[in-house]
Amino acid sequence: MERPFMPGEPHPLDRPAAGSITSQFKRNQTPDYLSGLNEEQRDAVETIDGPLLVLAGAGTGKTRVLTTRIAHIINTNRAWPSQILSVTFTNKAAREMKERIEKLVPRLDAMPWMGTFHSIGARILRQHAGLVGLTSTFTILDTDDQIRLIKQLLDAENIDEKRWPAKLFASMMDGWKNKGLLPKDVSPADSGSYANGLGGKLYADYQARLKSLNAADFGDLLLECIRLFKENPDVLAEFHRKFKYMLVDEYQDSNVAQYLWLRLLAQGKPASEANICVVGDDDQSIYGWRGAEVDNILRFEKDFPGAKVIKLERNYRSTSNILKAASNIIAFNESRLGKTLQTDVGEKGELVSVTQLWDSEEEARTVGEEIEQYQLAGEQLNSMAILVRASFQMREFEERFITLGLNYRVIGGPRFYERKEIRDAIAYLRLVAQPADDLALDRIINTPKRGLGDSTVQLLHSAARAANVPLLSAIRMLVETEELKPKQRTTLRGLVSQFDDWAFHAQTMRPFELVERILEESGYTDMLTADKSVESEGRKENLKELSRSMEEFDTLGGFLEHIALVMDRDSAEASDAVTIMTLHGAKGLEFNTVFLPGWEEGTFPSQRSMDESGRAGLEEERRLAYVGITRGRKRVRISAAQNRRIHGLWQSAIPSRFLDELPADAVEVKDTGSSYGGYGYGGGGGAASRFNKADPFESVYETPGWQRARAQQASRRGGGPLTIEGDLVARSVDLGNDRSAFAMGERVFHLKFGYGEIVAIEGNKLTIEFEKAGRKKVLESFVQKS
DNA sequence: GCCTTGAATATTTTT
DNA sequence: TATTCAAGGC
Repeated sequence: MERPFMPGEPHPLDRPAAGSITSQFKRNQTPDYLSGLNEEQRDAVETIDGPLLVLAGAGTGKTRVLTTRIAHIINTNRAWPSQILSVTFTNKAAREMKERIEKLVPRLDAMPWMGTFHSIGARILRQHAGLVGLTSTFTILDTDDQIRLIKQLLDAENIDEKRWPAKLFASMMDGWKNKGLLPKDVSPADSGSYANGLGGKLYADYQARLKSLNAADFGDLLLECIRLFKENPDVLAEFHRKFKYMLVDEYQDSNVAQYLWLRLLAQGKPASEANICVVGDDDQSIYGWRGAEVDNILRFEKDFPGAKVIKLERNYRSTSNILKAASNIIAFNESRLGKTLQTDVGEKGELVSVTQLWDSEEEARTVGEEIEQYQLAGEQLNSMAILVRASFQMREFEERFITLGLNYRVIGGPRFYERKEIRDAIAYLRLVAQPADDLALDRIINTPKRGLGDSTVQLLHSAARAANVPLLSAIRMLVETEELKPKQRTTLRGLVSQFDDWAFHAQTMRPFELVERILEESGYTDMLTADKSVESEGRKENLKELSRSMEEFDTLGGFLEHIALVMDRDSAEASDAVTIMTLHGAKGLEFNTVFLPGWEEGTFPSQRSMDESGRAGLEEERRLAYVGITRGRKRVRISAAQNRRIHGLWQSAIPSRFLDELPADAVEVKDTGSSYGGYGYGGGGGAASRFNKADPFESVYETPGWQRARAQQASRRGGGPLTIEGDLVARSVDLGNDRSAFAMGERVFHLKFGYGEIVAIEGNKLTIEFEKAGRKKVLESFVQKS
């Protein structure tokens, strides 16, 4: 502890964060921030050197351990703040961490590298963009852009989108990227499972296209980073020198790519000495369907031999009945490291209630009534939440609460930045910031309507493709020729000059002023004014909200980075309201009272999850149940409906198998006269099901999906060495001075105007005397020798 | 080039 | 049931 600080090779920008805390240590006192921790927590904070795995159950103070640990490293002068890398999965977690550290570290003069995997990946990539075929201003594409891009590729390959949906390919590719696979690493089997074997080729094409758009998708932020590290050992070494301590939150949710990324960064030292600390809970791994590998946390000790393992099992959140219910359910899972939560709350508290109801409407009604009762008894609506498995379940609660006049808040609906008008506005901004962003141009080229329809846009695209330049450059060239109809030519010329104008002003204007100007001058606002539909007013409001939210940004690039990576809707309103959200969305939160409706076979556990991933899927659903229950501090109310309307049709449902996995002595089964009789809940909770007549345990385990999942597990992680692909290198975009491949007097063919003879050549533009169409100026790339 | 209609389709979604 | 989409009509 008293070991002198060894500066190693400090980053030139770093200055020591000397402070009074250091002197506290010299006097051998325990600083305040350590004294409130329990034994295990303190151990986790003070075990600074070497690999450390912290298994932190729900509600055991994991964030506190992480932040205190960072503060401790800084306060004891083990490293400068900027030599610490701390990775989280959500921006929210990152923000929270920053705030706490600011409180714990006096005179903090620099921030550690804290952020999500993706934002840190982006930061690294922007620094070294040239090495992966991008420029530092590259655009980050979202899912919507990805789909549109894929559709273009499918179109080019003449693949029937009906038969091979773009979305399917997007998720396949996402899966590959999550596994750290470059196009050349994709197995023939995987490649073959899309569009008759074109999968791999499409992936390669897609990546090449991203480079020409100077863009990266979410997966690339990690994948390209990995490639960067592997291909440039000097760059990697620089980060090895830089990051002395690494911390990872929610490690159970990391995927293979993230794992590889971390492992590369940790390679500066022998594995047994790596200063890497991962914190997680295998029982809360609920993102397997997004590529998360629980395996990462299960094998940490193998990856980092000699790793210290600390379990945090003291729960400070829930009553013992709630913990008992949660522990009992999760114990039915087989693949887990095994922890048992002990309550520190010290009360048994209320029993977990289970209610069966006739249908989902009655369920919503009952929940509403209970909420009102609790409210009358003095509970805040803010302290209550309804956690559903799937968002379609939310509607009935919303409807009911509206009629009751009960204040509620839905978390996780369509996000602000995903609204059409917002995306349109952002597309304009993106294009200003990055003129090669064809996807953005595609989006707004005819929004508002400018009379540029499919055929014109097609023409522009083929010109761009032929000349191998971005769309906007192609337009610049085409407006100088006569291939476009005069009307379109004028329109496009105007549009191009508008963009030039905006780009000029972008250098001096604040982003929020710029967006207002663009919306005005582009006619977007007028379009909304002219639109008499109900939504248009709301859209205008949203755009105002957008410009308001931009006020805090000084640069356009900064704003665009923010919306690409930090797509969260913070607006946690001050008003008192019940929260309605999905179980996934609730991870990391807590409420006094938690309602868990819809515990029916098929809904929860979700049928699809079990069909697709078999036993692993079922176990993940069970972890979801565990997460749900452990959100409750004082009260957990589970319910199941016997009939539920799915896609408009009433379907009868049998109670969830998870109900049978609850411990009888922590649960009270409520009878609501209206549920039909016949379900004996034979008090003692023996082997016989209290809720189901039929044995629910069969069937799931044999699905083919399960075997597929297993096979994938086995074949994972097969990445060979990474190399630059020739076609990934950015191409030169400034054309125009190339010598023409054509000669005066040459006879040529043009798709639209037919045959003709060249009468003049200037740069890449040709003037041709056509046999039928007369004299026209056209682009060289549209002409073939005949 | 724009608008209407009919068919298709429907989890979870940190980034 | 509600929403989203692509093809065909104007």
